[in-house]
Amino acid sequence: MSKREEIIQLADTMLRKKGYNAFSYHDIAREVGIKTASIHYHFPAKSDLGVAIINQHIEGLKRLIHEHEGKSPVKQLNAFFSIYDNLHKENKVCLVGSLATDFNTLDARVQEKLKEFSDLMLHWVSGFLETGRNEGLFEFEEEPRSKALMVISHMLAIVQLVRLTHKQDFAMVKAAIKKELLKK
Amino acid sequence: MSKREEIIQLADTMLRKKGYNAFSYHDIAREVGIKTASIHYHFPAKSDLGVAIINQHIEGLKRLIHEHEGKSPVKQLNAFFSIYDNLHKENKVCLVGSLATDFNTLDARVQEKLKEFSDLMLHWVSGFLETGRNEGLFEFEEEPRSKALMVISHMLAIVQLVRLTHKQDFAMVKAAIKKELLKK
DNA sequence: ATTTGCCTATCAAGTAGTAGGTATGTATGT
DNA sequence: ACATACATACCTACTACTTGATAGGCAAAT
Repeated sequence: MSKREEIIQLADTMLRKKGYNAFSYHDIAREVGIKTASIHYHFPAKSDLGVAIINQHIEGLKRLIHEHEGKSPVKQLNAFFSIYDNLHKENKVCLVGSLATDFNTLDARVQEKLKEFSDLMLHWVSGFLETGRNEGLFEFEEEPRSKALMVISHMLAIVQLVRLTHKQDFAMVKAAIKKELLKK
Repeated sequence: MSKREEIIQLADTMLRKKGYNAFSYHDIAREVGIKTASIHYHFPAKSDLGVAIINQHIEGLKRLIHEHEGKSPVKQLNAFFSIYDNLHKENKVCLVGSLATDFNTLDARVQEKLKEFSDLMLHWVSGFLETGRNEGLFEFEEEPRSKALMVISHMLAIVQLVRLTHKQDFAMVKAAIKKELLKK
């Protein structure tokens, strides 16, 4: 892994463990083993690093979506949940949840990138929810977009909340959402 | 309102608009019209201010709970929603959502206080959900605590997410949760 | 020979927090 | 009534440190 990739990787971890305004170039430099000025070489401003982190998430999500194209909506739903499984295992929160709190302090470019990511996520989930309902696999009354928003927000919140309650609450909420969607 | 109250009020607003690590004593001092040293007089460390903010929320919530003691679970549910209505109107996020992101950067005292607040909230909501179900007003299959966790996390998330999507999504999610609980 | 990827050294601004001073109460003992 | 003593609520001035960011150098790879 190149230093550039290492920086993004570590910044992403710190972002989702501590928040955007709680990690510095110094923190990253220390762990990667270079100087802060070298990070500025790769990412002139912190916003550039922020955009790079989100871009990596967009690419990752696009890859996941592409891998599951044409597959069963149930499999796609499981793939969606697996994202949060991984987050939860590593005690991270999701990108959107992390940046939403600090949203008003972010540079416009970062805000726009984040919207791009959440739109992509929302579009994907809406899509397989709708297909799944048409195929008689899922059951819900709302518009697909609304239901997608609800499912996403639920997962977004629970990875945050379990920091305050109990680890097992995560599995419980996940199971409840799944059961409700599939309940017929 | 005393300067002390003004400080807490303003810090609370900034906390929920920008996040814990994005406001400083200087920011508060400028707006309240005193010097940072005077804020340190009232709150020696930022953690003390953090604890004071959460304490104010605990007191406010206790008052709300007490006001609705013995009232219909439906009224209590509406009271719960009204908390988030107000947040949403002012473009704030909820206290727990705001601090959950930065949770790992917080002093242990602040972390414990926040847990105290979320426990209180969870206990209240669990209570009126259970009562409401016993009275045949609500319908849900999960344990009351689990359902409470789900309802709370849903509202927590949506006030964050609407910063990225559309204002009207808030009302939509609120209506959907209500409809589902009352759906018989 | 130029680009790449790092370095040293430095900056201005901002961070929480401290030391010590001052004016204004507000009790209390004589 | 009056001095003593202490508390309140602010101030100026400062420290030690962190923040993101810049300028300029240097060695290795292309």
